[in-house]
Amino acid sequence: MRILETALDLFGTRGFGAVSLDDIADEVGVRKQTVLYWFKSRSGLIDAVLDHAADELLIVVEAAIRSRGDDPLERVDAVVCAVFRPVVRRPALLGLIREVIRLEEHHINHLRSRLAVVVDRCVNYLTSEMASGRLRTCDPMLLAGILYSTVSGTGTEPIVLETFGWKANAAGLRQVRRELREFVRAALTPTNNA
Amino acid sequence: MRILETALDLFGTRGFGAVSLDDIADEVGVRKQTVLYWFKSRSGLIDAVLDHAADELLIVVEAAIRSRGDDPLERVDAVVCAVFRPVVRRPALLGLIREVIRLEEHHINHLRSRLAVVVDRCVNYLTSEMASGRLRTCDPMLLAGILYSTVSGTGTEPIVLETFGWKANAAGLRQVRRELREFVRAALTPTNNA
DNA sequence: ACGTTTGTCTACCAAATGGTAGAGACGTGA
DNA sequence: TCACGTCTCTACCATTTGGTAGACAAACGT
Repeated sequence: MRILETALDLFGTRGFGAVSLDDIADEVGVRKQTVLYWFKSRSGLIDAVLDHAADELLIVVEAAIRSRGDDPLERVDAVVCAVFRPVVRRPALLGLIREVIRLEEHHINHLRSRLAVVVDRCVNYLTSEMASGRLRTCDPMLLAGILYSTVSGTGTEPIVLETFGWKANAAGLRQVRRELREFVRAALTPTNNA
Repeated sequence: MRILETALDLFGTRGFGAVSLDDIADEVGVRKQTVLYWFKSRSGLIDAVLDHAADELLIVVEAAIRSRGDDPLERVDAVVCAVFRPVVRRPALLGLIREVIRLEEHHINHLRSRLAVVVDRCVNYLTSEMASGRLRTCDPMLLAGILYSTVSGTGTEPIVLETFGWKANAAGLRQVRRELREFVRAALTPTNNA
């Protein structure tokens, strides 16, 4: 559905508050009432968009979790790359999730429940790998949160990076992804004096 | 000026798009026209708020940069703590900077130029410490950006952390700050097999 | 006592917002 | 052919938005 895709892109890049139904309709090439025909209210559209975004993110992350070998650093690296990929291909996706804080509680809970499965799996995985000493030991729950914030923040704040002198082009993106991966890897490598 | 403080808090917590002049005026206990008397337009108010936020952030960061001893890990740690402090004391501050992407280019540049001094100093410092091998070697510019994204993201997305099972209270804040500091420290420690 | 400046107010306004009601075009099965 | 469901449209509406114009009162120097 083109309306859904367009809404996701606009909400994700400009923020929920800054996008009206008219904006979305114009972009699709249709009247606002057509939007309201398919999604019976703005709130309904937002829920649908969140669902759509969750679907897209889940697919990408699940695939990454399964891929690659046994080494946890490799695996985390794969997930980082997976979450970072939408930054290039679909910048709106992470931006959308980032904007969810601006919504009402029920929207937030809606998205949270959709993502709960992956989140649990990630935390459990980190826990077990820490127990076997293959990752730096710390609070796995908070680590997962910090990791997400790092990847998402790096990906959704090109303006911050530009302030630090970064260039927002294809080469720049590869470069920031490489640095990000090394950063995360360094942060997770066990401090084994063992 | 109470209008300025109130505007900073509201913009920072709800986002620019979601706060009207009426909202600010109501919160202050005054009419919208009084707001427009002091700041001749919405755009003018936003600029003033950005200036105010930059001032506040600069003071905190500059103080942290000067404090503590010679060890770069200690120093970076001090800056991390300094940037994280507003998360507790004035949640709106980092939230505001985060929201700047939603504004027009000239507002962005306005804030950027205000922060340029500290940014440069940080990047130069990281560069020199890497050269002397006391920090993990990487692109100092991108490292600074990633560091900021990590601290800011962790601090401004309590909702993400809550999704990961975190509790948003005083003890939780101390806990996340501790994890964040260890995370950053691990990420910066030189991989010296030297 | 009087003009001026300062700060807040009421009274508006045009534009944009989310949403309702219902008309008209289109295809499809009976 | 006709009734029906599907989809998009025009025509409105009440509310909210940023902003202008100007009245009103207090404070102040003269």
